[in-house]
Amino acid sequence: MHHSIFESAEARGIFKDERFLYPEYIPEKLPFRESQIAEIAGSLKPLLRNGKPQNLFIFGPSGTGKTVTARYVLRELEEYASKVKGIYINCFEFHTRNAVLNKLCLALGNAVPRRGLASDEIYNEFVHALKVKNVAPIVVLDEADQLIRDKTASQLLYDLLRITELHSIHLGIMLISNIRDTLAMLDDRVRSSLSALTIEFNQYTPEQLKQILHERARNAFFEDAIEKDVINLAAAQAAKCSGDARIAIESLLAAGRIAEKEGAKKLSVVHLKKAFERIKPRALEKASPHLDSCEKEILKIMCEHEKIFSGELYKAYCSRCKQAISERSFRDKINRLAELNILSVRGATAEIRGRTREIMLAQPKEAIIELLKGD
DNA sequence: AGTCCACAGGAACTGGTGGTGA
DNA sequence: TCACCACCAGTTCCTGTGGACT
Ligand SMILES: Nc1ncnc2c1ncn2[C@@H]1O[C@H](COP(=O)(O)OP(=O)(O)O)[C@@H](O)[C@H]1O
Repeated sequence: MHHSIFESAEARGIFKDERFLYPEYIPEKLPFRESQIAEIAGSLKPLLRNGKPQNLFIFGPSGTGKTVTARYVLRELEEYASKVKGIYINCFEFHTRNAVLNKLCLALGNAVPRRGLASDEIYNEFVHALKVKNVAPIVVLDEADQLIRDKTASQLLYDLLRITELHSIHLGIMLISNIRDTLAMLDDRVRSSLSALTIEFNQYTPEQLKQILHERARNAFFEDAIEKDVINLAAAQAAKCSGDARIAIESLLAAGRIAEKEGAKKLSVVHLKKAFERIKPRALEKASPHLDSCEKEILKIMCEHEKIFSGELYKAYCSRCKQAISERSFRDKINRLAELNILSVRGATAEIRGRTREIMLAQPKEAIIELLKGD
């Protein structure tokens, strides 16, 4: 009998199928999101009979299932009617009018160059592709706050709204954000013609988290390969992190891998606790692929200071960097890191005088150091 | 009250990149 | 091939402002 190196001699392993714990996995059922699913589906349903859909604004804290719910509904609609085409865009990656239009064209199979073309030309290309392909598009702009910071965001939404008016192609727009007043930054006219229906995603309670995890774990692990308290502990940890289901699911996956590596027969709370140490806080997890070298340098400096004033921080940065950016750009970097909830910034109080700002890390230092490893 | 310091942030511009069309 | 144009991150130049010090 041949033994592959992927099988240890006796153990059959812990995972029945670990894919059920992958972040991109979309479950068959989403417990406790039935009403949101119904509301989203109901809003978009008119597309099925060439009608005008209700645009949506979805907000709630991290890990409350906004993304997975949106994808779930898109999948259902696409399966039901092949005309419907869900286009999912993460605005961390595509955060300007041009970049989003580019991605929209790509999604319809019309690759256009990343640079060199005017936005209007890409827009025309997109409209053309829509007509030719005869699809009913639903555009999902996830992490929409990253887009709406940009001055071109209003123009982009105006473009999308105009498609309906000028070409009578109906198009659904779904904006997702964890900030309640994301839309406030939009142009008044665009906001009112968008007239998005707001759907709120609340934090999961510990009890709800437990049930969600049970469901996912049942498919992912062999039934007798997981100690009873593991799920409860994972749920409790997620509850601590403001009800973030992603933390819990990621921890289970990491714990299972640790257990298999150790050759354990059962996944225990010890494995899970080890996994917790490896899980990044959500703000860092989301932002880390999108930080540039300057922002990383700022974080490096911040690891050495409990708190520091803005002017001092810039001086410290200049003394370390050969090619330092200007002080003006530096301020924008600080503001971005603050918006990402990685830095916290306080201005004018009793102790902080003048117009300077006091800057601190908003995330655990250890997690930042971990993130900066490898460069 | 007036002035200055030190910084915030708006607006206009620039330079690198990479298209188009003659 | 070579003007010419668009995008966009970053720069330059600027005005605004809270508090300290006259
Ligand atoms: N009701 C649910 N049932 C099953 N899994 C869920 C549920 N809600 C969230 N999840 C899972 O939690 C993780 C985080 O969800 P996500 O949609 O990314 O949250 P958000 O977009 O709100 O930050 C994903 O892996 C998702 O599959």
